[in-house]
Amino acid sequence: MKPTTPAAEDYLKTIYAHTEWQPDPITPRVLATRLGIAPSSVTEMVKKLAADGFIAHVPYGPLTLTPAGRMRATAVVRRHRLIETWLVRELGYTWDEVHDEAEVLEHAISDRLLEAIDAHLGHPTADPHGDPIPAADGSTARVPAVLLADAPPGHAGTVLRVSDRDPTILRSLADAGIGPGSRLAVVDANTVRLPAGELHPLAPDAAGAIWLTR
Amino acid sequence: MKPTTPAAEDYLKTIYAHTEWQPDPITPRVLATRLGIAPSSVTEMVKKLAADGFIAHVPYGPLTLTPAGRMRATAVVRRHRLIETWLVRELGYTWDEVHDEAEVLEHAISDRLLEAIDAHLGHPTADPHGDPIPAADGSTARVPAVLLADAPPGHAGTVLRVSDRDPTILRSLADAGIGPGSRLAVVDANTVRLPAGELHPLAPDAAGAIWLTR
DNA sequence: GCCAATGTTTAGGCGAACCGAAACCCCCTG
DNA sequence: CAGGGGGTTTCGGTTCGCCTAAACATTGGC
Ligand SMILES: [Fe+2]
Ligand SMILES: [Fe+2]
Ligand SMILES: [Fe+2]
Ligand SMILES: [Fe+2]
Repeated sequence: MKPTTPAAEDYLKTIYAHTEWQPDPITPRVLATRLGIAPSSVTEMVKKLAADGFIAHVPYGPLTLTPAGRMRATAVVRRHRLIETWLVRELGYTWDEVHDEAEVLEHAISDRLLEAIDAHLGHPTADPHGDPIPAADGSTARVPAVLLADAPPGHAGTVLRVSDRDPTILRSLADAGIGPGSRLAVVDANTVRLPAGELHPLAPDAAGAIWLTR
Repeated sequence: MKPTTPAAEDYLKTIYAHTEWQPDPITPRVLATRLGIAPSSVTEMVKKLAADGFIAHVPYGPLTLTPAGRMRATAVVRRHRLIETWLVRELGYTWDEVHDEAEVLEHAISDRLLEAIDAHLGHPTADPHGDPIPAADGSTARVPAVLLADAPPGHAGTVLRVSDRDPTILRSLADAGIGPGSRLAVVDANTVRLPAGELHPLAPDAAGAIWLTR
């Protein structure tokens, strides 16, 4: 369908990301905050994206992706996560350093290069933060997960995913050896128990960035 | 000094490229043609680049880079050529496929990623077309060369560099096994003799794209 | 059931990068 | 040395993506 600009792709990606782990649609206000821009700018772009058939929007209502919009969004997410994986596996980046670089490159690489990277990496299914990498057809493996902050004390599980929004949290977790695949048990909202039995205090907000198996 | 936009970087790069192998400064008209834009657009950007101290320009005169401008230009060229080298060496691209991809990525990668790629490749000094890769300080190895079209019949030399502007020429040369390092002798403007002794007809314009040792 | 807070949209504007048309300058030709 | 033609610049205009300020719609508290 219609081509998309880097700015439009970031809108679609952010709308998609909001429903990736929680199903309620995003509002213009939240979208503006996430993108770091003024609400009026969102209104404007939303008008274009709706006219191009990528989102559905009734005035003063929430924003939902059309099938075409979801396809575009997952394509951008696929690029972002493959690039992050490539930076960590091939070029010595740590998982707290890759997000900003991927944010730019996701709009710059060709389909040809994307598929070359994918093949080079052996078609990975998750990025360094545990986020699933959508397939080229837009399909995404989805695993039931619970946010650590929402898990009851005593809940034990495996780390599925850590949000890459705050590099500080990523660094503190890496220092503790915690990452996707780590086993841990919830003690309270700010403390977890590691497999060795030791208690580990979490950085502020870290509980809101870690997803565990149910 | 001042930051540069992708568009400005392409102006600087193109001004630099014009003098890389021939020393006469470029004119606005030629620059507009090379960039595929209208002359009036060049006037406008030239004003900004001159105000920012990257080029020297007297009205109705040619365009020359200041030291700061040359530094920026070589930095972009370095990115471009390292990316081309990486695409060929690591990701299975052929030398006729890399230019357009590099044209975009040269404006998108961070310094961090640039240096990681450089290290990953072992600090190469030439790209797949034989173009020298400027060092991080802007210095460039320069080898005396002669354009095949300008070489007298009978001149024998090694291919130093092939312009990547026309992918068709690159493909036809690759089919004939000709690339940087190949030995050949000039028969006439459209024919060369290969080491095995056989005559090889050149594609139209290929003689204007191949540089030989003196 | 009214009204103010909150969220959304409209209106007007800005900088970047481009365009075509028209004015202008330079210099070569006759 | 007077034109005239080709290159250059100026001028007004466009699109994109953002902004602020002000108008406006929705909704929930009283
Ligand atoms: Fe990321
Ligand atoms: Fe992005
Ligand atoms: Fe190139
Ligand atoms: Fe470029």
